Amino acid sequence: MTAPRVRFAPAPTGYLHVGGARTALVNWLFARKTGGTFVLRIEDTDAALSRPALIDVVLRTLDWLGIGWDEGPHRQSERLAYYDLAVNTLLDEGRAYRCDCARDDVEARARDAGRKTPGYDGYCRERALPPGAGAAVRFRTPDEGTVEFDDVVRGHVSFAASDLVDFVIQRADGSPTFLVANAVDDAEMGITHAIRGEDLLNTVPSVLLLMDALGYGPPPTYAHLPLLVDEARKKLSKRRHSVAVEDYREQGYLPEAFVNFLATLGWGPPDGVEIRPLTEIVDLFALEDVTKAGAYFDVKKLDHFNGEYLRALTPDDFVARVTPFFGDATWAPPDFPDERFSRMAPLVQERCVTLADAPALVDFLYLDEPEIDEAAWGKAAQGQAAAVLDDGIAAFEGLDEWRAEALHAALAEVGERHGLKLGKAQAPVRVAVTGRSVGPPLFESLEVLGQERTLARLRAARARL
RNA sequence: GCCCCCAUCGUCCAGAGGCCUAGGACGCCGCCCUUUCAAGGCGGUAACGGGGAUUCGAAUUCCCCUGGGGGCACCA
Repeated sequence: MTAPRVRFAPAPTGYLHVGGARTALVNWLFARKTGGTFVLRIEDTDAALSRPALIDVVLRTLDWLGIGWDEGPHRQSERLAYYDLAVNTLLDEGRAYRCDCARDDVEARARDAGRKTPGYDGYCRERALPPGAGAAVRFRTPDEGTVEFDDVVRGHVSFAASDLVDFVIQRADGSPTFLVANAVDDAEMGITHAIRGEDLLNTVPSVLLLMDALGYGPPPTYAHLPLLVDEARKKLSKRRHSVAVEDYREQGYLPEAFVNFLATLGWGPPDGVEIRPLTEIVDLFALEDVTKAGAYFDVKKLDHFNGEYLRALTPDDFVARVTPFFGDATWAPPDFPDERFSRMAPLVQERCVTLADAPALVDFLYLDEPEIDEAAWGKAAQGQAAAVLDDGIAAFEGLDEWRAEALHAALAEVGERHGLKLGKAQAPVRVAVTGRSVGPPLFESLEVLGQERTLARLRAARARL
């Protein structure tokens, strides 16, 4: 058997849809696993989609995900001659015909005829419209028979030819539609396996018919992946969710975590170990094992994956990768990541779900005054807060070594004096110094903040009581 | 409406006739650890949509129903 050739063929809509990323990943896995070639093809036969900026987004995002292609990107907008040739051939052979029906007319006829099925009725089949402007070209679909194929994940699929309408293969402006471009390219590019989303399943018969009419050899083997759905089991939509991979990057997800998570949708490793390097997934992956039912894109689970990957990073790597997420922080110093952050980084790393969580964990180190969360302060200021702050200030003033251990011991002693556990005793101190009730371990935070600033904040808080 | 596809815990995946008292993971709920929060440890909750058929035996095979999804553009 010759080496497989697969393709990822996105329409450049301005962002990479997570479902598209999943499709790309599966194609990539299959290619790597089988020693095949992964072709990238941009489906931009629609002029509105054929813009370099839109295409760049796709390329950059695939790159970010670590999904590299072996060939391409081919652009359908640059291959128009092939499609023209195919359309003309079909026209010459009577397999296609011109049609100038307006959409409204088609609909009106369907209504008048009382047909329940909307769609084109073959009105222009025998009109033999001459070449010229204003007419689209439609493919003459068979009136009877069935179109069947074996899908790697779906199994045997069968369509009645009578259910197929005469679809448009060339628009009135002369541009080809997806269906011809798809048939021609898959054939011309020697694609052996067409792996894509289930939403394209019922375009297969049209493409198969086209390939046959054009005299191409055996069609590719199809594999239709289950759709990614939301909590209501609907296809992920741009309106309601973050569907752009770019959004997840901005939200601080790591590409390796994201890709690993994507691989577990519609497929699972035989040993049940889900979090693992892509290289292992390549070894374990099999197209035949892909699930048929829609898969819910569960961000909670993605979070878990991301946390695991985040904590597994070396400290240096973590700092390097989290740094861009401080770009929007006006308080971040020019030399960021500075020494203060480096000292805090391991503690921050333990507590992040995404990289974007980091700034809020250390902002108090850089702000002149911490931003006090009123609700948190309200709680912390109750009870013996005044006494704890007074004694805490006194104890911290007397420290000759400003180190976490010493601070810990000092505040623990203050707490004991007032019958408070350390957890209780540290509450007012934490809010006073960091502005929040939760955050990295307190004494390490104070150590890095420094004696002077810590005391100033404690005094300010005491004054506020 | 028509066509196609799908159906195991809330969710993702195991399960390819007896190994299932249905397994793992995320979530959720407890408990432990603890300097808050996380992380970590331990335990728990929770599913084969319904009905027939085949079989000694069905989550696993077949049929029907129900439910869900996708598609029916001069988008892809």
